[in-house]
Amino acid sequence: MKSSYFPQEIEKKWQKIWEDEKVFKTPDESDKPKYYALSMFPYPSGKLHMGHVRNYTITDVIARFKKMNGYNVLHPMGWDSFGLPAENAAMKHGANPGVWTDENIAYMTKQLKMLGLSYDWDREVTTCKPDYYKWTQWLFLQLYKKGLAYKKEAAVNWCEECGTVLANEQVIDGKCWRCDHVVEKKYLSQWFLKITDYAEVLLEDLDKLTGWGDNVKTMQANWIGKSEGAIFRFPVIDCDEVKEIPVYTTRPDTVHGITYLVVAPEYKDIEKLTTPENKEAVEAYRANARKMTEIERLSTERIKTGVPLGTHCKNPFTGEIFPLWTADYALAEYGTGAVMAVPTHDERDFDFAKKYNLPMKVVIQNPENPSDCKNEAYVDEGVLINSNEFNGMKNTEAKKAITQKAVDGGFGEFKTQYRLRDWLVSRQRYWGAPIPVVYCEKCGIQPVPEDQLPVMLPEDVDFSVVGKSPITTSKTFTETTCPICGGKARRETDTMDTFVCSSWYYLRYSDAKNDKLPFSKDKVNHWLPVDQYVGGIEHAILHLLYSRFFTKALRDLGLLDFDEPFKNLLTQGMVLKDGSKMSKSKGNTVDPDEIFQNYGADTARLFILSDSPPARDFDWSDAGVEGCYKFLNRVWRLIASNAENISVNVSVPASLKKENDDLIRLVHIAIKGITNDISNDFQFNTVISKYRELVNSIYDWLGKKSSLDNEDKAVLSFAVITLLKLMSPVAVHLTEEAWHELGGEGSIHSQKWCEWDENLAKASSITLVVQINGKLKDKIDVDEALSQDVLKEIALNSPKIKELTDGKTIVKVIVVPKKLVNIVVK
RNA sequence: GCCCUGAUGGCGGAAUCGGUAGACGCGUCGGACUUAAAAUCCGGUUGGAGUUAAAUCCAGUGCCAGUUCAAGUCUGGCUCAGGGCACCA
Repeated sequence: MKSSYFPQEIEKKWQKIWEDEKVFKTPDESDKPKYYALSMFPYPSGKLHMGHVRNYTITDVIARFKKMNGYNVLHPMGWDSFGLPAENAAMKHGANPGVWTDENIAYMTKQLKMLGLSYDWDREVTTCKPDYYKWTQWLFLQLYKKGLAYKKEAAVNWCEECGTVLANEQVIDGKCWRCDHVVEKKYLSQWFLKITDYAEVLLEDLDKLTGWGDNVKTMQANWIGKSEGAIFRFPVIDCDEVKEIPVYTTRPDTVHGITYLVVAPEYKDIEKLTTPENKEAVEAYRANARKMTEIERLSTERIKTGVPLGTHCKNPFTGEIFPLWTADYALAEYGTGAVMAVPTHDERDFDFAKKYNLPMKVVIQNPENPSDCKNEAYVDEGVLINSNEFNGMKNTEAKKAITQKAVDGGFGEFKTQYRLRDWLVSRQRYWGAPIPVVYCEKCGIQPVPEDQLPVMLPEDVDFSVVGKSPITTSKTFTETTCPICGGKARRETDTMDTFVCSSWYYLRYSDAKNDKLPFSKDKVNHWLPVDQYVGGIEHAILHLLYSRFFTKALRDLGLLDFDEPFKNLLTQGMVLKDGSKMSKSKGNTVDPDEIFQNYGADTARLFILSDSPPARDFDWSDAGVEGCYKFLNRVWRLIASNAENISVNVSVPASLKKENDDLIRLVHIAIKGITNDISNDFQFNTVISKYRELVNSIYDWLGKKSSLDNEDKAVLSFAVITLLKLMSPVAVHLTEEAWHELGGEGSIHSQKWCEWDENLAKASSITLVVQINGKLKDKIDVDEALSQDVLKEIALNSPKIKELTDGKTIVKVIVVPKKLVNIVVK
């Protein structure tokens, strides 16, 4: 064994051997229980960044740990390879996006292999390849047939910079998630997936996800945004065309306090509800609302504005007549697009009524400040007043009673409302899976027959066009025939949102080469759900919600038999440098290639796991890398300079010298601690500190020996071999090299994980802590078998304790066996 | 405004059930080896008081209360930071 550690040399060597011998291939058939470990697959942007390194290292260590613990582990990798950057690069260089993408995949694959990740590359999936997107299209058609994919004209989010529409989930603070450009509203006919059909079950099943963090679950719950309330229909008294206006409210208890009603400027019947005298003002107001960006419109800071329509409604509960207004604080897309206004018990209505001097009527009594809603709305609980037969009722009860009255009277019903909207999946871009439908003048929208899939992306496109999707420039693509009548037809030129492709890739890994189906039911049911999913928190809503929806929809289509895709989710923290996120614009990025070259992959892996628990942000420091490199050198030296005294196949005698027994105990403590730390939330940072403790202990032990007898050699061998196995999931190359140098057979990564003996996984004696009034006063080494009474005597007789308790009254003595004695004195 | 997460030395962080606060590392200080440096090894490192040095004592886990023999850990009330949602009726 070489006396110095040359990571670059040994890493290359073992990566080749592992690949040649297919050490990490996962058989479908096995006697072992299955375990599916998955990292969120990357977009092939060009190079790995440290966030990738962290993500994949975490999952890799989990996969290796489970493999050594007797599981048949599925640990695949693939590429989320459709999307705008490839298309933009193509436009810039005039090349096909596929070429750019392939080059990036090739480079990043090389990097992943340099990191020593244990992937089964035979299962690789690439979403932009026809053998994958064929099945994305096929799944789209299944959803279409079930009525879960549909086309409609709607106000949609448009990003001018990207030249395409966006899903609601892709609009962050009114801006495009990718380019930060301000998003506009446009009326367009677009394809949607009916995720709203699953709103309730997506929300309910969050409770089943015990292996997910609360943060992600609450974010999803907030996004789904369930609220319970009522629909009330208000008769319009002075309009011939519109008989009634339905409103949604969560406060049916305040219905007797309505003093006006607001409809959104985009409300469908607004023109009919406007009297001729008000027409000009209403038109002007609506025109202005259209001009505003989403950000301006939704700002809560803005002073509320509105104009009256001139028409009136009647309150079926009171008979009172109140005016109709339009105001942009009412949203067309939520509820019915109309709001009943109760200024006394809603802050927004209050502000509006104040500004326009609209009347107010208190109907819920504030128990602390009766009848006063002069300065602000009272929105909390109370008792009803001015509400006819409901007076005196608690408002929480009145909600139900009042809605029931509306139901009985035929002018309302109970209603559950969700914030979640259907998922807009069409994109006006080239580099995506083509939506497999055609438009026939005679037969209308027709799905492409399944035996004609995939609808291939055309090659004869002009990427230099501006203002429209490059795909529209291909004549061979757009001009087609109708599958029903054979007549002239036009092909859909929109492609699918890349999030559609990534909503099912984890299913494809179970059966990646299937050319008859996206996956066989048997295989997908065997491997799924994913036992451990690891990725960034930025997908808390987007990818994770879409994937849950897909799984449920595919289950209802009979394609699989489970209802949640990811059993356990680990959202790793960001990789920071100098306290802020690594980014090119800040110039604080660290290139993984450089770390591999200077220190080797094992150092990179060790460091990225060492300083913070996986869920927390991780601050990259050059000194920290250096420290990990030094540690690996220290481990190498330990083995290299004692190699002749260490052998793989040595058994430790039952009876040992004291110092040897102590070391054996420390090894068992390490096995137990490390195994538990990995099992509990993957606390790799403490795992690594335990590696260091064990190495320090072995060095200390060696330092006390001038020569080694056979017992010593056996003990040293046990300690070092155990250390190697414990470190093998992290320092994958170093441990493999050392394992073989010491005579190990096969790969260390195929060895069984170490077991500990509970009797040995503790020190031979224990330290008894003696407290007086809960404060530490003395420590005494004692035998662990001693009874409580004896421990009490020992504590009370300690010279130090005697001195401190002298002249004081001992009120009470608390003895915690094997641990502590607390003496309470006055 | 609502929701989630968090707050422990100079720094990252550790601490099964409430039971020795600060494991391990980084940084730093001192020492050994060396002509010298690097590398390596050994030791100190929460603050304050104390001492030639030690012993020792006091305070201490964001703040204020509480429960308990005992609180970083449990309860109540705050403060601050990060993240999510937000004119959603």
